[in-house]
Amino acid sequence: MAPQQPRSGERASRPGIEVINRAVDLLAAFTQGPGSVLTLAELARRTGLPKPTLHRLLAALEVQGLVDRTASGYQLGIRLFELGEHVPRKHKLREAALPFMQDLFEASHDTVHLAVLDGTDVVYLERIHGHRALNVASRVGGRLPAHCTGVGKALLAYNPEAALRVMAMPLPPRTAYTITSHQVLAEELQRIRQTGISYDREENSLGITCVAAPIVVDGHAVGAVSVTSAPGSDVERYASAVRTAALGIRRSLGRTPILHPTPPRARASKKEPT
Amino acid sequence: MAPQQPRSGERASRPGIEVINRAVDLLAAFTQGPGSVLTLAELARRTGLPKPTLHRLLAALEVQGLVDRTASGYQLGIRLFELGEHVPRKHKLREAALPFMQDLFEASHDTVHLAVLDGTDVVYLERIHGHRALNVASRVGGRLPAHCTGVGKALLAYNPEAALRVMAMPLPPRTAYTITSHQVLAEELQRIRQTGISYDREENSLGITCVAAPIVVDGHAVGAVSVTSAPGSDVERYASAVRTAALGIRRSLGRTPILHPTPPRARASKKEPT
DNA sequence: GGCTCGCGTTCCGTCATGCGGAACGGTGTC
DNA sequence: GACACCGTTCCGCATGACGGAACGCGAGCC
Repeated sequence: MAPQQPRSGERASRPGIEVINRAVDLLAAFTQGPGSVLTLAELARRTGLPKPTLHRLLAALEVQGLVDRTASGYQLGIRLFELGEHVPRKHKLREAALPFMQDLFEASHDTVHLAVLDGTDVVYLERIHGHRALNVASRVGGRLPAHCTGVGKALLAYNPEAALRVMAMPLPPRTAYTITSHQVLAEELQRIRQTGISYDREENSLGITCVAAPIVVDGHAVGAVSVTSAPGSDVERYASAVRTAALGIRRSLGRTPILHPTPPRARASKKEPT
Repeated sequence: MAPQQPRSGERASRPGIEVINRAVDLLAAFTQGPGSVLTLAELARRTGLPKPTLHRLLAALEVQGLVDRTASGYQLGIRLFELGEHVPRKHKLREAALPFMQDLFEASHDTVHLAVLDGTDVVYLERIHGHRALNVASRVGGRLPAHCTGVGKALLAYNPEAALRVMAMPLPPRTAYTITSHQVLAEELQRIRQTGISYDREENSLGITCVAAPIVVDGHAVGAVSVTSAPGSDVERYASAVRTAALGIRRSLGRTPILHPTPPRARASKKEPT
């Protein structure tokens, strides 16, 4: 009787090795939606995979420590964390940035962020805070659209390619203050290039403002730092401290190369213009 | 002519799905040995897999963002980091611990660690430090034998099962001060249980001493914090601060359940005694 | 120039291996 | 007792991963 409709429409021919795609989908399922301990049935619902298949996959992942079994279900395993910490774009940047982030924290006692760009999103690499932390939307390893965050705009200002991609897509509002016009965003990026400072005035989340500065290497932002605070307190106060921190991080990176993924096109021809 | 010898001897029947085992081996290869950008040929050497196979695997992993291609080779991708940050044992504990770790840092301006136990090893979840950081062997996402670190001994003291496993294995020395006798280690653990404090006096690395305290929930350590400093300065100074921080973290965890992987044996019968 | 070495890449015939519907045992619920 | 939902096992099928062989390329060497 089964209409047999492929759950997500594209059963046929996804690029890559199907087992691996499924395994990663499975791991990603833990990050979507609430709860961190999931039953096999719940995973079946989230991924659309048949239960025997999931059972087999989970057993294989458990052997490798990427998934743990607990009395009440499965959860992501510590081995996955270990691997994730060896990602060079995270590790090198964080190592260089942390001391400066600590300085910012001691000066402000507010939440301090470190982020990089991935596509048109911002991915948070680090986030330090004290006991009284504002209820920020970000989390380490989390992702937010670049156009509505302080770090995101700082990164876009020094990543023309990514900026173009953002300019080519709609800018969904997240609050009443989110920049939704490409024109306005372009002007904003221009202003950031002039001052070296980027602000987020409740553009992503009400009650949250940020000062951010890009970490610029060879005219290209490899990351950005920010200090977050409540709208009342004037964030401008930390502007120069954040900018100085970004410069310090830049210097501390020294000649550590932070390679960015090669865009698919530019690969065959090895002409690095820079 | 090919002798066809299976590279690592156990070609036949490794548990789990072979593609997945290989893929994880491949990812793990990036964490073994120096360098973070590896060529296909280098990966072939490290994993013992044939080049076409690797090529296919890498392409699949790249589609998922677990691996990036750069002009000079492959590196682990930011997506892997994202997944790793959703590991609950890391995330929940870190979130609760960070403010207290900041307190410790501000008080000492030394390196502050947060770690959990995995088997007979310690895995570092977090490590904060300032500009002048001692040259510590640890790194976030890194692994060290439990018996020769401050956090490790603190964790063992409140994990009888893991302690037993350590007692059943040889204790390789890492410095002249490493505890290599089971008898001595048992006494040390006993002392830790009495005082709630664990010391590492250059047992893992010369020039490095630590004070550590376990984060104990229901008589079971779910993690440990430590402050590291140079042998000259008396570490005892921070003993009570570290202990207090551990208690604070414990309280802050509240009723957040931190589930530990179910030991293989205890799974079928669902009798959780606690 | 030509030669060689090591690199990444493509092809393609083979067959191991992942697949998943069906069926089963256990537990909690109405 | 019937039902619903869970996790688990079985097993025949064919798909999709496998890897030896061969190729194009650039760097280094003579």
